Amino acid sequence: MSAAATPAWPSTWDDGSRQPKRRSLSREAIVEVALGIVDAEGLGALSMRRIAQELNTGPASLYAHVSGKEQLVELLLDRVYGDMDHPVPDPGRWREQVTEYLRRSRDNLVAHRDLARVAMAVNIPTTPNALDAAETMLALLRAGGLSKQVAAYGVDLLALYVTSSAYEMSERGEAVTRDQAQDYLDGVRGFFSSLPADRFPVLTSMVPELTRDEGDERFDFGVGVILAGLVAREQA
Amino acid sequence: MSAAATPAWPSTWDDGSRQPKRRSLSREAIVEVALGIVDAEGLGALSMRRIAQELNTGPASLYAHVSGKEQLVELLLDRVYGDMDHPVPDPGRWREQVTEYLRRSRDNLVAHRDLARVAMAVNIPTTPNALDAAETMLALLRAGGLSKQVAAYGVDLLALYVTSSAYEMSERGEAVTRDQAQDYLDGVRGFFSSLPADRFPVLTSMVPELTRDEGDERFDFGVGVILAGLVAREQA
DNA sequence: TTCTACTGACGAACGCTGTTCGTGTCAACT
DNA sequence: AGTTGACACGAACAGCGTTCGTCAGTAGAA
Repeated sequence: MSAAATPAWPSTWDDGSRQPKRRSLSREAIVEVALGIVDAEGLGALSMRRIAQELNTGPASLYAHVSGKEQLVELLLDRVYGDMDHPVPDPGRWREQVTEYLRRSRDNLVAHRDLARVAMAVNIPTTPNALDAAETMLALLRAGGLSKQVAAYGVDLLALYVTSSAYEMSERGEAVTRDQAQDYLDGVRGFFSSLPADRFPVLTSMVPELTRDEGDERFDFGVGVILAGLVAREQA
Repeated sequence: MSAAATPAWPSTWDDGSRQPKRRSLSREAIVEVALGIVDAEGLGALSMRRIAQELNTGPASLYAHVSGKEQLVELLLDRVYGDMDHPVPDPGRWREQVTEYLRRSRDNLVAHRDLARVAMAVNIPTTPNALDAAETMLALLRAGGLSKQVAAYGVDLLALYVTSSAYEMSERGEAVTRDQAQDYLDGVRGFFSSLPADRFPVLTSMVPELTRDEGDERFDFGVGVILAGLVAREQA
């Protein structure tokens, strides 16, 4: 009376294959389903009940594979870091390599909605793929001739910059269309312009510069500033 | 039959004075109570129910003065920004002024536990006291001779740096004693040292530098890097 | 002064959250 | 063949932000 011997209608076949009933859950499956939810609806929609529902079970079942939601989102973040690949340092091109690697890191985060928010809550990397990223960045900075101490401080600054840039982008990105994102910036511009010039003389004189955001110009500028600052600090 | 005419025992007197019963709530009172909770137990302990309880009422009563928890924490943050005072720009000392102002900003945030976390979720300042801070920073950077565009990008970088530094400090600071904070760093140091040197050659060779955190040295270094980078970018 | 309109206080409830307990059941090892 | 241990899971707990409907007290109009 095996399901293979009696190929009944699809739904029964489905039930038989999807539910060997025992040992069907796994940490990997949970993380994958969770990532799917985040990709589709964002971190706000991620709940233990929702994940369990998507796996046709109850929330309690998840706790055999994951210690809690906190660990789960950490696993999620590391899973995403795992999609990065890592350049071999080329001392002659280290600035370009750093800039490109950071841009890819940011894009990799933004590709999963507001997942960057959990990255902002984690300061020191301890998960495997995050450690790989740190190793890569440190190797690149060292290849650029920075001292150990400057590279150590620098990698923190750069990681922070990438994470928050990604978070900022994801918040803007929740606006469905590109027009809505533009509307948001227009709104900010309008608000700044409406401020009393006598109380905010400097700010109101800089509205175009403050609300400017053209592609990667702003991001690349930030990376350039930090790198230039690190090099300058190196000689001091 | 007024309470003043019949000064009964303290508890009754208390009831009479604390509860003119009508118009007793106010937005300011709510924010102040909320800030007290955050100061005493952190953001995690802040809930509408808890605030209401502290005001001897129910959670529904708060919604007449505040649109929701989101607005409440915004008000909280702005209330804290309001404790800052603002220097008059002195072109000859602009670097020192910026560094000192940022250090004070960080300390002001850290003084209220993990309140910095809500600051990290807000990218563009729109509340009154946050606008004052932005105006101050922009004036200082402009006094330093930075162009409008560089100052505009720079103020974002610096604000981000302050906020995340404060958040990082507050997370460490949840360790009750100074010894526990040191223990945390020792733990990270031990973890990094235990990593396989063949997979993380650069990282494991930099453990002391990565886990170094002596007073304001690290913070000041970051500010110095960004300022030096801004100046360097200015000439480019 | 009397009536009316309105604002704010608030008890109760809704639907949601993360997590734990106890029980049951299957798989594998002795 | 029997025992042990891991895992699935229904039910429940305590808490959350928020909304609804009601009621009291004040303020303005007649």
